[in-house]
Amino acid sequence: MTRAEENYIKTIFHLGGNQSQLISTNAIAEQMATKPSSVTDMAKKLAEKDLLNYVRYQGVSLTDLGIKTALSIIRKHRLWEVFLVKKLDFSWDEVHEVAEQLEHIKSEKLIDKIDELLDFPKYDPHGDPIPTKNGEFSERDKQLLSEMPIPSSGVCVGVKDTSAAFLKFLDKHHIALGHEIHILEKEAFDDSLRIKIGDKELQISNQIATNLYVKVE
Amino acid sequence: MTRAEENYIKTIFHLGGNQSQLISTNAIAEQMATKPSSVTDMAKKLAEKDLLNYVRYQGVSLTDLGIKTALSIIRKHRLWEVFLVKKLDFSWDEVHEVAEQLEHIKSEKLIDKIDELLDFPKYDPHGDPIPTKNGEFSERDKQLLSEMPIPSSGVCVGVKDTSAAFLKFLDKHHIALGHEIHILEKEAFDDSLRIKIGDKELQISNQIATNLYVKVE
DNA sequence: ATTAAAATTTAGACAAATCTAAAAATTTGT
DNA sequence: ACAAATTTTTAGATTTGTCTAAATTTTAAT
Repeated sequence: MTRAEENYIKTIFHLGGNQSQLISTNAIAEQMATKPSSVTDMAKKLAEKDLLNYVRYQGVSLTDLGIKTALSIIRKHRLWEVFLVKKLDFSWDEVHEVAEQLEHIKSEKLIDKIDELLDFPKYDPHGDPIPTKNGEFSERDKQLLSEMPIPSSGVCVGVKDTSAAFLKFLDKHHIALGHEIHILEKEAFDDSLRIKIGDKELQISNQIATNLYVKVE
Repeated sequence: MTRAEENYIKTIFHLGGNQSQLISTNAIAEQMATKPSSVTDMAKKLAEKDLLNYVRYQGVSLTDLGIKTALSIIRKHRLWEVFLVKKLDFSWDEVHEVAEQLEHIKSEKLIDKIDELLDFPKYDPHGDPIPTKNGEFSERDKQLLSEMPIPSSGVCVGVKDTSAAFLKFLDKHHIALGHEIHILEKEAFDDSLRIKIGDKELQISNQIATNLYVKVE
């Protein structure tokens, strides 16, 4: 597969082309900063290769093979992002551009070894789940507040530390199961988070954030 | 710079295009498994960009800018090779193909961080020197026997461990300054080496190999 | 020194990926 | 339902990097 083909597949996946819903050429063109006519050309080519279903004038959706391909690319992208942050001290906002390049490196052994080196992470630095080698997404029903993307939001669904002291703290700040939490900013110095619950903003330490589970969407 | 352009520059460097000697289009075509006419086309393009000097019917040589560019690519290639071997347990014969891809990743920060992660290595897994960020080759006058490519040969020029016990060992096996050593094979299990001195073969441990300096060429 | 052989360049073509402009199909508004 | 607006496709052109075949230049041989 060429780099251009891979980028199309990835974009279509992100636009929802995996849900057997048809994605318009216009939407793809806009997302990729290209022209609809270019998308049409590529759509035909990728349909020919059985990577997507193309219905003239309607749009495209990924085939099973297309979804598998997309997941493989996304897996690589996100693993490289983790690598850049954890091993090379990149900040979370610097990684995307480089990962866009690294995701196209062709070597199954390489990405599996990177995965191993990172101890098989489940989320990338933005909190997005990393597909497994078999193309399955890691469970996403709960994740630590400290692992969430910034900015983002989620609903509080549990705690890791169940000590009275911790729960009392939560009570005091009106944090409870079912409450929606907006993560606004992370302080680079100590990883403390500025969050918003209801219409109140507060600053919580990393120790708190690593003990609170939230669920996204 | 495109990937194709970078590959031409790198190949011309390896063919000796840095020594202001003209490299023939034929030689380049053969090395790159392409046609001389393609090389001519690219030569014009790269000369236009001031990366090489092109004399019709004579050949090409790299300009200062071309040499700088070549060294940057070679630096990336060799650093990635070290990374693959030291951090991801690739064997020395598996790294080339992947490094061919990784050398084209565009991010100065990335390669500098990789360099740092590896503690600024001077040689790649094949024993070839890694150019510095400023485009200088590391000194190559001596290197540990354990850092030599396999197979290869060099002349014994020094020892690191100067203990009597070690020197006695060397004497016993007729290893002395000035003797040529052929490295034949490395045992993956314990990194011991099978070497040949004169017309005698022997097996030496990694501990010996990490204490013997040899000079190549 | 002339000619034969080899190397190199030119000219023209092609595939990939893109574009513009025009044509066709679909959607929307009343 | 039908015209207008929007979306999508087609047709033809462009750029990059490559090729083949023919023409040109250089090198080698006698």
